[in-house]
Amino acid sequence: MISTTNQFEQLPAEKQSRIVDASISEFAEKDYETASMNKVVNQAGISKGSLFNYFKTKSSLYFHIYQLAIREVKAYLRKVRDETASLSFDVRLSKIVDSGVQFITEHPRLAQIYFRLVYSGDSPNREKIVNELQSMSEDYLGNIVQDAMDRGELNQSLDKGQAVFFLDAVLNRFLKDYHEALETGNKDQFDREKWVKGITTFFTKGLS
Amino acid sequence: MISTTNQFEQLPAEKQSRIVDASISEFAEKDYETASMNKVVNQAGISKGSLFNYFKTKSSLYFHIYQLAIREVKAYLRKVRDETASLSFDVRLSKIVDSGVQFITEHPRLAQIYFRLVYSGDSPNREKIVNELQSMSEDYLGNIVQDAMDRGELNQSLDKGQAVFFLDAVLNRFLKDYHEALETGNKDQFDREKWVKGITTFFTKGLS
DNA sequence: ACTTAAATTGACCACCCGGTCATTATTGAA
DNA sequence: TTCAATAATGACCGGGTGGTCAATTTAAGT
Repeated sequence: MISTTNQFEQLPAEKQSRIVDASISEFAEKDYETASMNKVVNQAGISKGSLFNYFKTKSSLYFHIYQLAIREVKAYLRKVRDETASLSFDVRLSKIVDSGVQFITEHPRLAQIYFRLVYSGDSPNREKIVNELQSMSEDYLGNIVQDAMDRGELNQSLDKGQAVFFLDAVLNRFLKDYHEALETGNKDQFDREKWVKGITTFFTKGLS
Repeated sequence: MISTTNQFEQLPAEKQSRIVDASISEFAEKDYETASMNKVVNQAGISKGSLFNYFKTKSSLYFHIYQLAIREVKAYLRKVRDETASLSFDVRLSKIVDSGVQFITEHPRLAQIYFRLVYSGDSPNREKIVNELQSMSEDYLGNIVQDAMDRGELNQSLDKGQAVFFLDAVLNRFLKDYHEALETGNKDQFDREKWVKGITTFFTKGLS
């Protein structure tokens, strides 16, 4: 029993989820430094002392939430990778975009935490976490690029690292903009199909 | 005389630059909410009352610094656009990347403030500012894409908006990663020439 | 019902924040 | 040299922070 959260995990599920929910909201709304333990406590309807019994520090609560978010993201990625393993590169790509959009729609607060983390943020252990995410993405997109190269859908002499970088850059940016549009209520001006098509043809054919 | 900063602008240049320098450091190091006026004051070697005489509020100081950063960025962009107007798309693109790298090298703190602002941040007027930056970028890259289309270097039937989006996504991400590598001392593992080449061929030929 | 162990509480701590304003120091004209 | 106008100062304010801990409530065993 190394874990700090042991006591937390013994709690009734309902209480746990109240705390988790309040924490997600707070860390989605404000960045790490600005997020307030007092707000979490009030929102969750528990006392401050209790929260600090369950999580010794703010950063350990943050870490708990982060792990939870990553678990969720990974589940989505694994699902779409496995379900599309036999499909062509462009179809796979469009499915990936779709599943990203789906994740954002279903878990906007987790997406917010994710974007906060990678795109700025002074979250604790940021460097370690970002590296973890990066190697996860490299692994994930790397596989898909490799498959496409093996099948001759992508140039055999491609620099895989760079290809993954471009994919990652465009996908992340697209999803970030989509997420922001969702938050500000401008998502209707997003013609998703058009964008998915644009992205796939861009990657397969370039701009010329 | 509408300006809040009027009194500030009457100050001896040396004092002004001490204040500006301290402010840039502080806003580069911490995001808006976390940045401390007390730290600025101590670093600049002036009293708190004075700073609040020069700038009525924290946000007006931030705005001053932001404007200064944008002025600098614009100067770089204008320069490279004008100097490369007659060159081919791929050469122009590589020059743009180069000048971005140059800017980051010469003004790492301003670059930090820029990335903080666009990639997250709860800076005041963020939405307005980001829109301003976005339309600036659309304008800038839009011109370059249009030139290339006119010359037949890029597909005539290209969706210009999307093309600009892809350019913006990849360039920004590259520069952000480069900046982060600089900050963490890992910049030597960046083979700039290889990346510049990779980016230009990616945009002209795609991945296949 | 009584006792004891465990869980919960919120007042409290030291510290920091942005912003104010009476007081002091500096300046320049007469 | 005097005096009024202007500039600079830092103690102070209300409020918020992460974190603590003695006191209280709850639960369990007998």
